[in-house]
Amino acid sequence: MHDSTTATAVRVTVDECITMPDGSMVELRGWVANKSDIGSLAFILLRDGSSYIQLVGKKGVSNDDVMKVMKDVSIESAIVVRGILRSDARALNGKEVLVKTIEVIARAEEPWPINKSTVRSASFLYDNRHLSIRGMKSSSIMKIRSELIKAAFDFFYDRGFTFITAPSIVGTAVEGGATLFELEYFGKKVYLTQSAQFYEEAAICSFGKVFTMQPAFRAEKSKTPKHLTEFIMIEAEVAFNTQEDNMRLQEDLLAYICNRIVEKRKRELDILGRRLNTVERPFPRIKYDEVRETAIKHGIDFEWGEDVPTEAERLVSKMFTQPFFITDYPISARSFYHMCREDDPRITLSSDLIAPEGFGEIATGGQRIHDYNTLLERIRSNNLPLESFRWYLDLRRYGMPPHAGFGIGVERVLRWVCNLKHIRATSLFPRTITRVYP
RNA sequence: GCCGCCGUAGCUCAGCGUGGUAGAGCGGCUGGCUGUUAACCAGUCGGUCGUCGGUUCGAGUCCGACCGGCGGCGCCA
Repeated sequence: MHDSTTATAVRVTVDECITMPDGSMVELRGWVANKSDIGSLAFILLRDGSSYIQLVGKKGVSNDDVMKVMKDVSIESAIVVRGILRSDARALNGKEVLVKTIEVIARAEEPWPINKSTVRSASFLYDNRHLSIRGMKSSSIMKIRSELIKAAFDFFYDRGFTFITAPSIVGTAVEGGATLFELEYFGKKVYLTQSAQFYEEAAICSFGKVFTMQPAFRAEKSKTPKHLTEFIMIEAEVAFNTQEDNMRLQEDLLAYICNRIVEKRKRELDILGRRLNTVERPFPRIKYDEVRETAIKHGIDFEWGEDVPTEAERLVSKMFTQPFFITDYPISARSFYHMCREDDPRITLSSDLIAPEGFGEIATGGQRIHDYNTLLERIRSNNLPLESFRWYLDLRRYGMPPHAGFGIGVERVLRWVCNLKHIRATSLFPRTITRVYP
């Protein structure tokens, strides 16, 4: 199907196309996101990954072959079209392309399984995630995710951090043993990593400042809207940093990420109906004791020393419109490697970073024990297998300075940024306690 | 690991209390329409009621076990 007038067509993306002047002859490649034909009119909504644009065919204006193909083409078929760009108030975003030639490159079978009825079923959409990710909403979330990840890399590289990767296959747990995925490794039992932290602690004596961004695995049987069994964690560790430095680094990172998304991904946020504001620093800080007092005032009671229950965390989270820190956690609510305050050995130098509006915890950080004997004592009093932590302890024998770090969950941040009910929407192919397909 | 709820058409659900051979809306398909956007109009197809067993003349409906899913808690990023 060739037409001499289309010979000069310039191949562009929809994004580029939209900025061109009316009358431009363009070639677009993409998929039929939607179509409707009304008697002698044929409409196709074209998606090419950059954006959407309406294609139009008119009997008497477009030739008969073009009209036939436009009416027959199935939803989600891959096509190449050439046509004339023009403004029309009736089209999406006020622009459309009058089709001159159309070629079906890969015809999709009919019917396309996702329609306005099946879209009401979350489990259907996740069972068909390999198809449903083509949708406007899920692709917007993924574009924001991509921006978030780039912003994080830019942030750390600009500040002289070295990017490292840690093994996903590990011999021992970082924290408790119950939350590990076990697998067989040449006749030995090994585990999928929960955190890169210990490896980062080794690396700081080589690089000073390091960060990672890689999958972490948790076998927690957590059926909640904020848990995935596999997720991406950004972790940073810095030699000579105090907990104060550590919190400043976290708020700088999160503010940088949020402000970048607000600036660059307005369109995607609009599609999601999310009004996200830029983030101000410093973030508010409240102490564990204050959280507990507030919770008790609202009838949520818990013992001093227990971790903050979800209900209390949500209550406090809803009181803020900006991310904030909870600090000064009791040692009983924290892992063995946390350093304690000099003036109060019951309190750790650690924090949780909490997203507002009820979303809750997105990061945890703290200053680590750098003294050999203190760490040894802590491993023993927690009844942990000394042999497993030999190398971790060994680091403290060879010039380990005070240091601090944190881990921030990419999907947790994204869930808040996009205002999503469930964290599974933040992952292209989410892994939850009940889902490993597709 | 604990508590609660739900499995009936492709999807969302009604029917179950008082047992008597299955319903709606949406979607799909076919046709119509010169401005569609969650189109509209007409027609049409569509179900071993999660599985197995029990009670009964008869079970979608009552009982039991199992399987699957959802919501919440604990734990966490």
